Amino acid sequence: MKLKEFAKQLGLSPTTVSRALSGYPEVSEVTRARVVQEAVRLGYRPNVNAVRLKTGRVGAIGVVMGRAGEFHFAEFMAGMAERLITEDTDILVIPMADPEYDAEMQLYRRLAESQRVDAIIVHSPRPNDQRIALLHELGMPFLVHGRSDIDVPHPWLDIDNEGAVRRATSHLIALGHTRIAMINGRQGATYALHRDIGYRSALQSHGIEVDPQLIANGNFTDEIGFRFARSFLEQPKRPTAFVAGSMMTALGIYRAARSLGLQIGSDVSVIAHDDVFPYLTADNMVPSLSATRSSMRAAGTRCADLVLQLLAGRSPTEIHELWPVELILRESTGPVRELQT
Amino acid sequence: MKLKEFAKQLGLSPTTVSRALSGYPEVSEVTRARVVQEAVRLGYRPNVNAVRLKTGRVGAIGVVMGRAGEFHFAEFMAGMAERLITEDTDILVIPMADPEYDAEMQLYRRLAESQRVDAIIVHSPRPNDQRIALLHELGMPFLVHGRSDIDVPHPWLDIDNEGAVRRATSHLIALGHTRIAMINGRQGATYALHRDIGYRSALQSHGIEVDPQLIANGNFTDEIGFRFARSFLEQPKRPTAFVAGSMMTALGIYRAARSLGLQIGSDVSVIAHDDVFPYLTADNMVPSLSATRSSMRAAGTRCADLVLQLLAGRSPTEIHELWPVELILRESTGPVRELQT
DNA sequence: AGGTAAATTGAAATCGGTTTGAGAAAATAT
DNA sequence: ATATTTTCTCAAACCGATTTCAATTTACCT
Repeated sequence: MKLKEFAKQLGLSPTTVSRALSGYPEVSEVTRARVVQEAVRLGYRPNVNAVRLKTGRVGAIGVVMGRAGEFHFAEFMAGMAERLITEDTDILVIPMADPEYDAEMQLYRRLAESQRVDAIIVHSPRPNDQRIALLHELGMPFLVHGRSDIDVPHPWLDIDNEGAVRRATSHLIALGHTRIAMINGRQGATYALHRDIGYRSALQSHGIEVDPQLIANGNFTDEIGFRFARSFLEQPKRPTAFVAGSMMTALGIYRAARSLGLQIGSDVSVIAHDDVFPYLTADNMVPSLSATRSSMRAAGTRCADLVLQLLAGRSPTEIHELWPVELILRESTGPVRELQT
Repeated sequence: MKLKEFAKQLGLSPTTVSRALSGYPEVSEVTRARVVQEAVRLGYRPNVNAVRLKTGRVGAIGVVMGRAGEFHFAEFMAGMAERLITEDTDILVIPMADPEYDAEMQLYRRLAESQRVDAIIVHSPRPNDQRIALLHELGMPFLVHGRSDIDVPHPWLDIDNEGAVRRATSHLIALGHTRIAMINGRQGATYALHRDIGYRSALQSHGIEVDPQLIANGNFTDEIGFRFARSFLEQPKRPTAFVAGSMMTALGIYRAARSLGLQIGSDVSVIAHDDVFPYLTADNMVPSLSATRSSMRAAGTRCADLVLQLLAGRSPTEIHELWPVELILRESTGPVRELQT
């Protein structure tokens, strides 16, 4: 059923029908009601691609998916979906080829110029992130999930990684820990940097020297958690506490500690960051995991919301949202208890 | 840069340019080469939405994301992405509102009629899945990831869930286990049914009676694994082995066993299904987890491939791919050792 | 050279809508 | 009753490509 045909059936012109359906004020309420009702009855729906071509609006938000296929991603998207379900807006997932710099920039450029999306969400930004500069320059609406130090105004939503880790670390210090290891995310992303800063600032403000031997970076996997935790714990001056970047990392740390006969919560304390997953909860781990918590899903929902606002005309420069992070103490943290090696 | 403008710069008609770029044979190689080269130099790219409108082809595959935001999903999509990266095809993620039947059918109908995607991938089909009937009826190309018993021809890719679980269960029986619990996925999906069949057939062919008290269904979460495992293990005649639907479920079972002081691999054997995640590997668990393994990512890649073939004209009725599942034995399985309660 | 076949090229129609600018009808003001 | 404003409707232009059909050029034969 095409517009022309449909209009003819109603005895109206295509113009009037189009206006009636798009809510323009020039059409009387009586007519509009009739048009809407008949559209439902006869099953008329405007051809999306014709509308897209004509209006330039696509009704889609682009999200670039890193090669790694992180488990966070699904949660974030589920969150976005929650918000977009009522809207007439799709989520377009753009796969990223290889992590080479040029290819990445190329991808974003092409995406921005391709008219396939109305806006883009940029993930895991780096301190000096050229993607942001590029999108800004191209005039493509975008929202950064995370932050960047780059000298280009950009709307962002981020969680207070620095504060979260500072509090986590400070709490461990308050429990008497001085050798606190940090298993952070991959180097390069701003969030990893912020967490690093939070960690260092907590140590320094308590006069504890930072030991580079106790800092590691890597993907958020069980494997990474295990490997680093194990190697740290085998050092002569082993750490008595860990700050970890993710639940998976924490699983690895638990495993490493167990494998060495160490008790989590007494011999070794652990605080990890929990993005809140439906399938793996910090409270259920044994012992239950103390965590800095912030829902990835909620972030997705809010990001979708902000993007919609952006597209509705809200100024990008005024969108800066920093979410506080809860610190939830459970059984995996306890007072220090020094052990002889 | 528009086609008209670009063509003028080249001193050619839009027709010729369009043909050159789309690889039509009517244009000489010399001209084509020049056009392609200049297109790159001047940065001309056809407007996607004009092409979509004109050709009716969208260049997008739709995937409906369930509300649950399962962790499998990201892996599957990453796999799809791997295949589609070279193609000019997007992945459109369609959020599913609430799992009410009507809403779901409505969603698929609208999606199919909306011209936003060229094909749809249907997940977690049910034995009698009306979505399949609908899509078939509407003539929308689709591929089922999983299978359905519905009396409508449909192209599918599935893993041999029945065989996998049968082998897993048989292996446990061979080790002497007779009280084998099954923590399956949510009831309703075909894969859960197939696993159930595999489980029962293994027991029956060894003359072991099926005990409904040892069968549970639920989401693939640590929580579900723990709760059911715990309650099973607290029964007077506790099971000595578990067959589990996912790695997360296995984590829960491990936890439950530990909490009761039982040793995995000796007191209790566990085999779970492993979809192969980069962030959590069966081999790394302690003790390492025996698993039926099949890569979700590979399935995504292949599904994308099959959809492309479908769109290229391959007959849907001839696409039926059943993947065998590896059974990988590790430390979590061992000979039965009956304990007194 | 002249005629035919083959290889190129282009003008114009088309995809299915939105929106501008203008006209007709109805309502209000003078 | 006429002029003016307001409300509603429409014809036609346009978005930016693809593709049909016809025309032109080049290549090949005799």
